[in-house]
Amino acid sequence: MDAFSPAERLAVHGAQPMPLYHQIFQVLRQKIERGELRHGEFLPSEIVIAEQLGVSRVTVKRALDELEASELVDRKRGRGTQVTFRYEPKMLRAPLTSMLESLSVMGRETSVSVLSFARVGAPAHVASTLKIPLGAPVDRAVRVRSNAALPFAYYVSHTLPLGDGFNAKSLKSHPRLELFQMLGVRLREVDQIITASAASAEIASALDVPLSTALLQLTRIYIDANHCPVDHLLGFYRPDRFQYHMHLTAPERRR
Amino acid sequence: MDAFSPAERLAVHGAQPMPLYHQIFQVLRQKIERGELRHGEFLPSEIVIAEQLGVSRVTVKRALDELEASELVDRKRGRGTQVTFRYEPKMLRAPLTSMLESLSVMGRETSVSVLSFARVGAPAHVASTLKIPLGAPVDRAVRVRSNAALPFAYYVSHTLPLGDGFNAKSLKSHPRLELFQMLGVRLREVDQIITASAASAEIASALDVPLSTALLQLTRIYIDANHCPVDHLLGFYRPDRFQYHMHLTAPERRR
DNA sequence: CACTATTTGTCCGTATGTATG
DNA sequence: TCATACATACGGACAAATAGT
Repeated sequence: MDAFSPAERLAVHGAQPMPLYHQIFQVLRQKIERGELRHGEFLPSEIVIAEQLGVSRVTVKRALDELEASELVDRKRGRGTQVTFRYEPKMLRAPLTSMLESLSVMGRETSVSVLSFARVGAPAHVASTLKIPLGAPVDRAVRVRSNAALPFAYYVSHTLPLGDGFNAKSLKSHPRLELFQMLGVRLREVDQIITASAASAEIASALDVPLSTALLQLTRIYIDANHCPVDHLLGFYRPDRFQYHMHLTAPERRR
Repeated sequence: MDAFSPAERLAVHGAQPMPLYHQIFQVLRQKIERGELRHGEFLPSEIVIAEQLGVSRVTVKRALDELEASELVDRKRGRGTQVTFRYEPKMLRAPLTSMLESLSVMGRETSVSVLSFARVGAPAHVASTLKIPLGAPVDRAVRVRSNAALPFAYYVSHTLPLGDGFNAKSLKSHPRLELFQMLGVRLREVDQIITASAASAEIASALDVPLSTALLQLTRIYIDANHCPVDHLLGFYRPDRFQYHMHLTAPERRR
């Protein structure tokens, strides 16, 4: 039985500016981290992999050595290469539907650090969503949220000036939505856009992932009781430590 | 003023088994595709970039040539390197909250092709979510959804056997949810999990993106009126062609 | 018009990394 | 392990096009 799909075989050769051994490493790592190759399972021998992928044995060996260095497999001469990584379904889940629960739940079980806070001129995408002139003053905050000392979310927020109560110090001690409430902002609506993007350099280092890792990206616009957008939040989430969860029930039909 | 953040400077050196010139290419491409470097803007000269990143000029040149080959910039000797890519906010948006609207909207404006259809034994993650024994028979379908001939979604579905009406042919001509209804399945609940993942070889070729591109990933479990899960759907979406959108309104408080 | 500074294009030689048999 | 071939990265040097003085 073949261990590699035709597409995987092609992908390993496709004139990519990346060493062959590392391409093979990536394909195998993905199989292990996704749970396709489970804990305890043996990989095919170096020779078999080399034949199936059409590369030399030395190249495969290097890829497997890299896997071992990443502590995903165990290799022993005469025995083979065995998966040691234990696949487990993801971790933290948050509801996406309700506006405020997430605040209380997340606030208690996770911690936030403020990387930067400053009054800046609104960049284009913020100005247009907040319906203010380009360059109008807004408070920009960059924060990282962690669960048990493991960072999983990176936030960049732009907020209309709310007064002195909204600053780096108060952000460190209070959840943002709580601050909004204390400062007299009555939130009524939220617009959310969900997509994915590759980790940029800053985000990659803040979340402790390799450059260009796939991240869940959420844009959230808070709108107050006067239908004025007051806050633009851009969030990036590590998919292995966080995911959104929703449960929907359809209305019963004519009974 | 510096064109590169400290993090970007570090990211370009981090002992990655990827050619330097390609790392630089990726950083710059990201800046352009995200709209940080706008249409018409000039990049710093090769020498300036080389100094800021601490690499040789030839290496920078290669990265810029790669950008030009990707049709993101225009290069002219004596003039410099100018961005030609026009940044525009994303395209197709779908509501995530309701169960059925998306069907009618998406069904009309997009087309689906069936890549494969077969009765298979349930793999572990499907068996556990559908609450059936490992290896129990299910219908596995792989499909690609396109908008104006541009593929944007890749689906892998596992469905409990519903009878002869559910096959490759009927899938090609009817939306899945319509088939469910025709076959007497009354859907009442949906469980959705949203996350992100890197494009595998198969998915990358089907969606026409490079390997390891960041994709939006959606797991959707359909549950019928008897609270039995009947279908497990795994969807991967190109973030540049599709994103989810939600609008929430908070209940008015004591007035 | 010439002159100059800037910027990209091209070439060389060398050292190191990658991939094969 | 070794020899071979090719890609990557460096620093340097010079040519050619552009824009401004």
